[in-house]
Amino acid sequence: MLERIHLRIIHAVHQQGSLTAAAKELCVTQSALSHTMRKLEDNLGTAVWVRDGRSLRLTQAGHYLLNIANRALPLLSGAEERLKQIAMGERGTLRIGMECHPCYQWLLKVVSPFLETWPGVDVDVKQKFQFGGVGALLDYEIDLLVTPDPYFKSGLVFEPVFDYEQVLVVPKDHKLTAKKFAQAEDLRDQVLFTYPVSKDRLDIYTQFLNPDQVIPKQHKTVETTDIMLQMVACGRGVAALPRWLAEEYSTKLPLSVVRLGKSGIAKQIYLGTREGDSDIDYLSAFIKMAHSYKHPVAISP
Amino acid sequence: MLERIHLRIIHAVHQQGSLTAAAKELCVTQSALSHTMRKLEDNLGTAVWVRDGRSLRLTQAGHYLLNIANRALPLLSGAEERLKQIAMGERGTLRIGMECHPCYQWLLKVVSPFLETWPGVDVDVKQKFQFGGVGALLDYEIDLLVTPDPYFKSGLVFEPVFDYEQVLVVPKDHKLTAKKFAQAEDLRDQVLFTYPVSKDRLDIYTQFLNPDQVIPKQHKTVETTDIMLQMVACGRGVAALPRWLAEEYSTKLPLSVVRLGKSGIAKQIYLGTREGDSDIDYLSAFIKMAHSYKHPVAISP
DNA sequence: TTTTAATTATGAGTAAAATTAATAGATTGT
DNA sequence: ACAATCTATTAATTTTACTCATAATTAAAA
Repeated sequence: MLERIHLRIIHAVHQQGSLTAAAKELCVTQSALSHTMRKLEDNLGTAVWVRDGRSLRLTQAGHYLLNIANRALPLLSGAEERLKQIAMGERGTLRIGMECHPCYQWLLKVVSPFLETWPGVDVDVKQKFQFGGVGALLDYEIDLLVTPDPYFKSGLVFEPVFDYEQVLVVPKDHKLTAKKFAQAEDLRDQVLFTYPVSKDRLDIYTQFLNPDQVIPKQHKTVETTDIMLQMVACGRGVAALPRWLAEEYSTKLPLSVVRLGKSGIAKQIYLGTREGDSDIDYLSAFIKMAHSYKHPVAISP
Repeated sequence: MLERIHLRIIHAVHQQGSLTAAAKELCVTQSALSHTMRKLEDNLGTAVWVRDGRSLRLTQAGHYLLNIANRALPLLSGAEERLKQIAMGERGTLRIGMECHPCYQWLLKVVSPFLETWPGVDVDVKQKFQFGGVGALLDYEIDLLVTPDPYFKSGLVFEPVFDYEQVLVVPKDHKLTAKKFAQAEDLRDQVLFTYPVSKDRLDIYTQFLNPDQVIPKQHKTVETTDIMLQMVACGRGVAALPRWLAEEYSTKLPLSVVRLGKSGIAKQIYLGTREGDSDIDYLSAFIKMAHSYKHPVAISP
């Protein structure tokens, strides 16, 4: 088996130019090194060094291994370095899972000051989960879940970070802008844009269209918010998004916002964590910072 | 120390989902695995797995290590695979060193049929050497040296592959085309293009200009043959190159060729190898193929 | 609940492997 | 030719890893 020590030997002997010097660098006796080198060559079935008098040089196989060493050794020592930091609590990765497409914009606003405050902590955002966000949290694939659907389960903690209203976004000159609020019927002749997720996870269906058994003229999915709103702005259809997000975009694009139903659709965003992680300082810090980035206005009267 | 076995364990336990299953995969007892895992965590100072009942899941540190494992393990097993092939003589890399800039074009013609004939052998071409081509050969950095300057030394073998004439390349309508051959004086008012190497390795200087103590109007260096001859073709200067190379280009560009001195400059290209490598089959095969790609015409009368 | 099957953890003994010390052999430069 | 320096080898020692036997824990079945 090709072990780490073998790569270190190949590297050290090449760099130092001699077995004796390499032995010093590796903190073993010259004898030990000689033994190990011989055994390595025996196991590989190939010469790794050419013994020309008292100088050692790499063979072709040796050069190949040196190349492997130069790639693998930094990987390993880097890992050790980092693990040491993790062990001392100096460093970690905050792995955030997102189950709320439009929240991405909000998340970015929280992440950037967080990275400044916690220089030793990396942030990683994931959006796809084989067994859902809660599964990812339980399986230690992520450390924090951003979701509109808290799923209370022992071992997990959910807390709301902000309330918002889900509204209909339409072009500025759209006929619905005349109404105080939209009704399900109003979408029967409209093209609806949503993110590409199943319908039972879209509030526009579960809380608005389905109760009145209305199906829009057409349903198209778009990956990104930018493109979606570009499409809406130029009259290709309508979309359902958080009010704060729609209002942010309406300064750049000719968009209007219409309430969904007489009393509006109220939503909350929750942050979920594992119970056992409550002692991770940077995790609690992130949640605290997230609270301070609440978007104003839940449902205004 | 983070060893290969640790990465294999992390990988296996994650994939199999249990310690016992992983032990089977790694061909050790469950006990051995348990001991090793514990020792690893002790050494790292961090938990790698979360023991939740009888299921093991990776911690954050564990996930990080899994990532390292996924990068490092293929590197190592790939290396072993290849070393095995090298040991059985099924595979190798022919590392060719070039000390003859224009020969690159010739080399390409030899390499391509070689790669077809020897599918298990890779070819690598290097052009820069800290201690010259001969040093690189002796240091096992390369296995074959292509050079116009054989440097006979014990342990090395040089053999000529082809003769050629070094000629002056000028624009098609150049005044020198009228002459049977160029004299050093003729270059006094010319711009000379060469590859960027020291003057004592340029035949145009050592064998042509220096004897008559002539310095051209200007001396510019160019990396590639293509650009150099483009420059010559549009009247920016002249260059000294092998006749076969110049004639190849003169079908595409408006170029002419003029002999250097009354009797021309005769050159040979040699292939150098280490004496001890004479038993490497693909190396001798390459040299044999190289002979069959001789360029015609040394110095024609 | 008790039982059963399966999984992980632990302790002690054993086998294997790596390391060392001592020394011989080889090479280089003065 | 000699001293200095390097590598190789042998035998003894230490260290390490592994296994066996068994305990402890967990999850599901009776």
